[in-house]
Amino acid sequence: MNLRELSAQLGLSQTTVSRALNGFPEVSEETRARVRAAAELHGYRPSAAARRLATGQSGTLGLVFPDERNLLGDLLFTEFLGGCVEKASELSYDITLGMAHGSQSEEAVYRRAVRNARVDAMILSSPLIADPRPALLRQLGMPFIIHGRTQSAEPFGFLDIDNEGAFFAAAKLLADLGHRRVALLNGEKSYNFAADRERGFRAALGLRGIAVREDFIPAAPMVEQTGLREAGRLLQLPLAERPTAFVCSSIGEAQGVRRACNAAGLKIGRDVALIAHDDRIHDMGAENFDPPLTATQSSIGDAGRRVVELCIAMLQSPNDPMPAEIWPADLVVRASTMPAP
Amino acid sequence: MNLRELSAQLGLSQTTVSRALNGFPEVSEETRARVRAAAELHGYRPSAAARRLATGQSGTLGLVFPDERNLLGDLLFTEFLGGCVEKASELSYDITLGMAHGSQSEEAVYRRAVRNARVDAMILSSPLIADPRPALLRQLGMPFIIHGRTQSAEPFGFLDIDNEGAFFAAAKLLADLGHRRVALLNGEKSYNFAADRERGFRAALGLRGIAVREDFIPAAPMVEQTGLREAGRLLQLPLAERPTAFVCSSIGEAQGVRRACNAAGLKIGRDVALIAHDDRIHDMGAENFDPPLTATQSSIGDAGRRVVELCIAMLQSPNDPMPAEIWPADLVVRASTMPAP
DNA sequence: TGTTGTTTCCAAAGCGCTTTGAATAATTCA
DNA sequence: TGAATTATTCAAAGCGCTTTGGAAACAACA
Repeated sequence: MNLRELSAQLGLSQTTVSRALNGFPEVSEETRARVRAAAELHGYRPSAAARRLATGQSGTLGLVFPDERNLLGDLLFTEFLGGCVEKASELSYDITLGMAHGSQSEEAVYRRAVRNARVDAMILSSPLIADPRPALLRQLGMPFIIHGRTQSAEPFGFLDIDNEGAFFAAAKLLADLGHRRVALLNGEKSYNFAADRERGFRAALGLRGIAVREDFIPAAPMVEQTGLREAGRLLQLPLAERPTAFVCSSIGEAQGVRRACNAAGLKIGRDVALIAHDDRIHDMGAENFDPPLTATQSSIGDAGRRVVELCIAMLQSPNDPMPAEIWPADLVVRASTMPAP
Repeated sequence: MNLRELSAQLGLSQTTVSRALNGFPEVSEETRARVRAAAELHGYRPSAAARRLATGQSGTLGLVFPDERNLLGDLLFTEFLGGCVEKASELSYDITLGMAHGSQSEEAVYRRAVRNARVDAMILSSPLIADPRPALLRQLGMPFIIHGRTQSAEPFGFLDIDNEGAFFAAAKLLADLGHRRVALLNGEKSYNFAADRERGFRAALGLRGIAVREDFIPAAPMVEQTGLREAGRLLQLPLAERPTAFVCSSIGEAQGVRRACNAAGLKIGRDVALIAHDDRIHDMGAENFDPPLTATQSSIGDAGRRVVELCIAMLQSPNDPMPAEIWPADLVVRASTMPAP
């Protein structure tokens, strides 16, 4: 059943039926009710393709798989994506995915998505400090929103968590517990969130007059392997030099740190303090860590939901100021932190 | 630049230009070349929306987030999804995702996707033994393909791996190494793949005259936690009763088994034999296990790529027999298996 | 020569919706 | 009461593509 048939049934014009269904004011409530009932009765569903053609809007948001694929990154992306999809479907939007394949560069993926005009806007995740995508998309005329932030000169809408504040709080807690040798196992330096976290970390220690050893801040993918390797390395330092506390950018890394501690016969929460950022991924909550983990936490799934809301709002009111939302990440103290030995 | 403008530029009709670009035979090669050159020159891209409306095809495949979300399930889904997206974008198809939200049932998600006619076909993953989706989609007239299989009476196209054969081979290897007490840590019984694996496992042991203890075949989500718990339980049995070998449905579970063995002071590859199925997920290859893990392996990412190919082929030749591809899963022997003590 | 095929191209009719510009009916105002 | 508003409804023109049913040009055949 299409619009023409439905309006014929009702003895109304397509205009009126279309407007009745889309909530336009210039149609009487009585007619609207009649139209709605008939639409319901006949199971009428407007054709998405026809609407797209007529309006020039696709009702679709695009997201591109990060090109750095690893275990934890995939989990974070999936959790974020799940949030996006959930909210999008609630708001009758679709999410479509892009991905570089073979020799195709990431830029080509974005170009392709834009040229084909299949999406109304794109959601950028995992932004780099110097990320080429905002400039590219602006030049191509494609609206976008960033989950995170970047140093781009372009204006952009974004939703981010307060990484700097969170890691400031974490480092400050450790300093206040008397820890003087604190390591930061961070993500790759090129990511904006990693830079923010490092800045917060350094600021807190600086505030307490603690010098930061550069080799205490290695940067590598946020996987367990990294935690194991780097913590293992640091724990081999002489007793008076080795860190008494670790801050990790992910719970995966924290698991690696725990394994390194186990191997060194050290116990977390007794011999070594540990704080990690907790993105609230399924089955990886800091509260289930052994021991329960002190963590800065913020749900990346919630962020996905909110990003989609903001993005759609942006599309619907292009003249409103761009969204710029920064969520605090609470520091939840659990059993993995204790005063310095 | 749209088709009308382009054909005006060329002094040709829209028909001819459209046909030239879409490779129809009734246009001379000379004209085709001229059209292609002009299209390239002006950066002409056909409007996806217009094409969709005209053809009734959306050029989009749908995939729905599994409703069971857990760490390993997410990783498997993401890896599969990544493969789908990669191949789809190569073939100029889009992938859009659906997801149940709030009170909306999974069935409602499929209904919605179909009604809105936004996808040409759906890809079903993680099928249950008795899965309601094939019947639902057939009734709704939506083409689909299954990654995996199901016992549905409906005919369906699918790509699956030979789970039964793989686990037959794994169990047979262990039996031939002299193991008489072998446990199977499988996924939830309602999944078809889990049933297939159990069947293969039982068949191999039966062939060697080994009775299977029911409590040696627990079913639970394929996460590390399950492996830890179930292996921990089984390893507490008296020495003469406890399993000397484990077969796991995932490397995640195998990690749990390793932790349980560590806790019991047992070493894998020396005291306990271990085989797992390896879906070739990033950073979780069986070869990186400690010790390197004997595994049945098959890339779930490759499966995603192939499923998309098959699905698109199905759409393009609806009268061809439905795809029914079964991939063998090689048993690769590494250091985690040894003769029974 | 006329007839039959081939090859190459085209005009025009959709696909199903939104939206503009007008017309008609109902209401209000002076 | 007639004119001016306001509230409803409509006809028709797109949106940009595909595809049907011919037509024109040319070659091949008898």
